[in-house]
Amino acid sequence: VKTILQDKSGKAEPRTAAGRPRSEHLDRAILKAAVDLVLGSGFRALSMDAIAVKAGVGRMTIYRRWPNKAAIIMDAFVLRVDPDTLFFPASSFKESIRLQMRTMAKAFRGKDGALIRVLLAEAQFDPELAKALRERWTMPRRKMAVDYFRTGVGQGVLRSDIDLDAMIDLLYAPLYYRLQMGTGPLSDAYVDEIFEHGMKGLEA
Amino acid sequence: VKTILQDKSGKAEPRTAAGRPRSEHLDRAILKAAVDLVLGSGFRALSMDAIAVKAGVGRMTIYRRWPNKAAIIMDAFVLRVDPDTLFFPASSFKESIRLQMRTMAKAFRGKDGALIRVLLAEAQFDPELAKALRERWTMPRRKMAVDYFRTGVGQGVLRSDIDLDAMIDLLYAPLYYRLQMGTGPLSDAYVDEIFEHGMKGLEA
Amino acid sequence: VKTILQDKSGKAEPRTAAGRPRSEHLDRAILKAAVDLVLGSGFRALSMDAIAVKAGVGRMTIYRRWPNKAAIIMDAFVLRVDPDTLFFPASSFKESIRLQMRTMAKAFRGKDGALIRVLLAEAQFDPELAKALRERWTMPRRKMAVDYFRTGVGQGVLRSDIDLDAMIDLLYAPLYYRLQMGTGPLSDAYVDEIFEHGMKGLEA
Amino acid sequence: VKTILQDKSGKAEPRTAAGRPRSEHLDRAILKAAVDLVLGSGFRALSMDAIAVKAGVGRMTIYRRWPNKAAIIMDAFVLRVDPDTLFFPASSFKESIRLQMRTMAKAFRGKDGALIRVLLAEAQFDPELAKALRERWTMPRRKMAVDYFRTGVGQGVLRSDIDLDAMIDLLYAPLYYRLQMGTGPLSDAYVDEIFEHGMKGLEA
DNA sequence: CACTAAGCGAGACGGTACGTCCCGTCTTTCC
DNA sequence: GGAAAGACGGGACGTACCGTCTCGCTTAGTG
Repeated sequence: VKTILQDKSGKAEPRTAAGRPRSEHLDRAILKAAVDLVLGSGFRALSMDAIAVKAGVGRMTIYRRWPNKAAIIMDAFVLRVDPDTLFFPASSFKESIRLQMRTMAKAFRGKDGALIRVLLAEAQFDPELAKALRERWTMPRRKMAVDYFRTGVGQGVLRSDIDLDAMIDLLYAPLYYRLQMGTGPLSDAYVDEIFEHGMKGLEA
Repeated sequence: VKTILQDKSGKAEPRTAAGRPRSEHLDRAILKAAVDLVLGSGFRALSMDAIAVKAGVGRMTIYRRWPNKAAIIMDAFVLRVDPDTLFFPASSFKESIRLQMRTMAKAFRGKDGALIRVLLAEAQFDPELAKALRERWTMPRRKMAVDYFRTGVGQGVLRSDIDLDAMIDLLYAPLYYRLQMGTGPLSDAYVDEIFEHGMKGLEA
Repeated sequence: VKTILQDKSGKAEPRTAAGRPRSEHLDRAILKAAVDLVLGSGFRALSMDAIAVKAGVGRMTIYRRWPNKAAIIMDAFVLRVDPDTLFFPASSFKESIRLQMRTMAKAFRGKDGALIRVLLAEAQFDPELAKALRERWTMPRRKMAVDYFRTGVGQGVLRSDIDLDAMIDLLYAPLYYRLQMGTGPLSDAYVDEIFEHGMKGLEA
Repeated sequence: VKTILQDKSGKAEPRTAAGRPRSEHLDRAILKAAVDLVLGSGFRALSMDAIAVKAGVGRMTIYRRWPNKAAIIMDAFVLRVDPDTLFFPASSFKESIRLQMRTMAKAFRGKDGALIRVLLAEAQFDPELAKALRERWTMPRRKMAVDYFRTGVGQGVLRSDIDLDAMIDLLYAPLYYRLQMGTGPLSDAYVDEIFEHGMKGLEA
């Protein structure tokens, strides 16, 4: 999935081969229209045409920017969450993890949760989207977590004989599970339960 | 999702108004065709028409039995995994949990994994399917796990102050996570890592 | 241009490969809708979609029957004019030709004229349509005329040293010319003028 | 149809608002590209974009000069045939008509024929083009013919009781007919046949 | 044993969305 | 300030499936 917005992390202005740059304003209008429609009526009821009409835009203008609906939602999602900082300082190393888990759970309870559910689901059918989701959402966050957890190991707070990936999965996978399965609320109480007992196995 | 096959758990033979039973043979042909197509080309490439052609069946014959593609895969999936026993006896209570996790991981690595990925994804868009998946796959298994874990609590092997649902999530959510995210292999080594350290927080 | 209706000259009922026959009723609804639209707004303003909507029909239903708009008009046109008899008996051999020319001019002044203008024009761009127009309209009529003129030669009314095709062109081409060029009215007076002086060169 | 080139018969140089003349060179490049494309691939395959690319020109440059494709072909056509003289002197008044008809048939057999077929067809759908075609091609030629024929009447070679327009139609309509219908070759032999027998009715 | 009602294959049907193509206008940048 | 380049809103195209329907054929159980 190659889109304009993802390239913005680089320096170059998004330009067409020889002509003028694509309108930033239209990008936003389309993303907003798409997100509104998804949150309003669900991804299945979302059509390129509906996005185009709602954004006041020709269909080709959308196709020029994104290959399919999922890529639009992908960009919209990344745009929303990018500025997030991950691990805030807290009273202790451990507490800052709990805080981060709570922040994530809160996001999952809101619009971000709805979007990520759509993206995760769609990614099962679309390898390109799966790759994009991995590269632009999952892996960056995992990397930050791994780095943070590694400092915990260095500080002697976390055990050194556990695979860092497994550590992360142990704490965070339950949040994704509840997000998708709906077997129970993603409440702070739940987060705490997972955190408390999950950490037991990770502490030095 | 109301299908023929799921009713088979009941007593009544599925019959048409006039009393003639629907052909069991066709059910199987359709399910097989659908599963073959999903595993071969993915769910997105799957159309009712393709199933009908591959099964050598009229489209109406399918619609008479299932409301949509996902329901077919749902039935096929349940049919595959139904006979599974969950918690085998092992050298110890704990070990039988590890065994069960390994069995599940193994299934996730194979065709069952492919099917459940499809079902989980599709369920995000289809509340009916979500309900069916919960009722026919998720909850029965969770119930068995809860029951088993409760005996563990009774035996003093597991802590009594933890929510059983959270316990289950802690151990099993990571398997679902890797199944969908593909952040790493669902190997026995991974299962063991999750099991060992997850259990730390659960043991009495 | 291979259409259903043109095959009706044969005996076989128009059927699909293995299934049921296509609805005759829909054919008529589509043709009527198409003709109404052409006569109302012109051929350029005619879209497959407009025909479908006006006929209360899905677009595929049209594409299943005709390859393009022109073929529809072609069929509609042939259906209108088919029952026409060409050379009515009159007070004399010559007079029956004049009568026929007047009948044709009259048709050209009405809806048939509008349709044939469209078909002639479109045929310049579409070799298939050109072929169809030649085979289903032009040539059958020319053949009848040739046959009739030949009896005139036999009766000693028409000269025997003139190419029959040239004879026909001499009398009828002016009607087509005015139809398309609009350099003057296709009145009976005009027809008579062409007839009187054109015949001078043809009479024995 | 208001175009630059047609105005050139007038005095004023075509200038832009601010006083700089539009490039004559571009006009020719566009006309050439358009004609080449029409003769090469047919009018239907002709798009403004294709012309622009082939002429190495921006699309706006074309729209600044012509309102649509047909107007371009119209101008290109008129440019080709303008210098033609109509009625050459010959051994006799009659013979010079035959000569003129042969010249016209020859032109119809070549590129001019292809262009006029396109223009005639397109004019059926586009009243503006029809008007332009009438004013810039049909009527000027008819006027010259009428004038010439009138001298024939004055000389006592042609009958005085026939409408001059009908006379012209009688002789020339068949050429247009064959051009469009393709019912036979536009050979000199054909022209002679039409001429010989058509004239019978016109001679004094 | 013939009759009849259903299940069934086949596929036509109205409809929705797709992704592409072209139109005619507009905007930007360069010359 | 004209011109190339091409983005843009719009609209038609032809295709692919959807879920429903109707047609004859087959078949099984009843009268």
